[in-house]
Amino acid sequence: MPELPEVETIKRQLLKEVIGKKIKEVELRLPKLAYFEGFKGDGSTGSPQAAKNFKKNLEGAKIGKADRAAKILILTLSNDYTLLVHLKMTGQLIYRAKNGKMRRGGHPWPPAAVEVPNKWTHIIFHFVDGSKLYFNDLRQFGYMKLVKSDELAEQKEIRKLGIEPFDKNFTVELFSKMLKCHAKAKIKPLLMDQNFISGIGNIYADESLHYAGILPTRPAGKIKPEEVKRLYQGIKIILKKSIAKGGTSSDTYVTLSGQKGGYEKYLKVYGREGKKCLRCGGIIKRIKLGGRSAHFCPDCQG
DNA sequence: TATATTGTTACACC
DNA sequence: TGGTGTAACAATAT
Repeated sequence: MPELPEVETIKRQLLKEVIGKKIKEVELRLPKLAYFEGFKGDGSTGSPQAAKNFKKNLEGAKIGKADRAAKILILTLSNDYTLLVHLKMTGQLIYRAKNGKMRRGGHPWPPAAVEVPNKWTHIIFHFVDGSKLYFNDLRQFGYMKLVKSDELAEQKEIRKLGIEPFDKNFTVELFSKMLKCHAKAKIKPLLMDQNFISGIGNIYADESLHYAGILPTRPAGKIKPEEVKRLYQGIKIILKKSIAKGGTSSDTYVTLSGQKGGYEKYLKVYGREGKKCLRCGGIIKRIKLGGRSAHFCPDCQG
């Protein structure tokens, strides 16, 4: 489930391969994952017209630059359009150069050994030089959305996003104010709220709170200044370290033997229910919070 | 069969 | 009214 570090890794390691390439053909195997200007529910997907527009405006265009906003990848095209890609939980992007070299980012299933395209390959970009970009998604939650470049900022999935953790304006003072604005909200669901801060999902919310020694259920307004500072530092340190390791759940590889995202072995609480806390030896617990599972150590998080 | 997962939306509550 | 919480939904492998 790609979060900020995984999406950033994909942007840096995978999308750099397609920059400057010209799209020859777009193969839409599952048209409902392709949006053209509107959003789900307003008839912009699934209609023959949306699919036609999606294809028409991509084919012949060159890929310009690659950006990221929260967990969304943004590809600026040489024409007036911009492509948004959200991998949600199980999306993958796979690039295959014409010499067969591959790069893959996103959910680790299906594993590297499975040939592409396969039954989970829903959209294929064929480039003029013979290389290809595959969009795979097991659960079909992800999407690709083509919008007018000058309307990018107005898109609802971009417009409401909270501040990026690495934005220079995101200071501990601002973070403290933000928490006070939502004094009664439980800290973990708040951290995961994309309209509060961009890019933090379940893994990094759990890890950041463990780093700071704060229980996921604590009301945001009851967190003491020194804890706010630790949490602020924890978010940045953990995200940065994960980016440096190539993300947690994304397996990005160059060869078929491949390597997993390197952050997995640094996880302190996520997915470690019943195991010993690596800091104090307590037993990691898992509870349901806001419809998601929260992992924490009851002994050293208070 | 129940579960896991994200982001959005709908709706209840105070 | 708006902050908060809960549930449903999309889909499918385990």
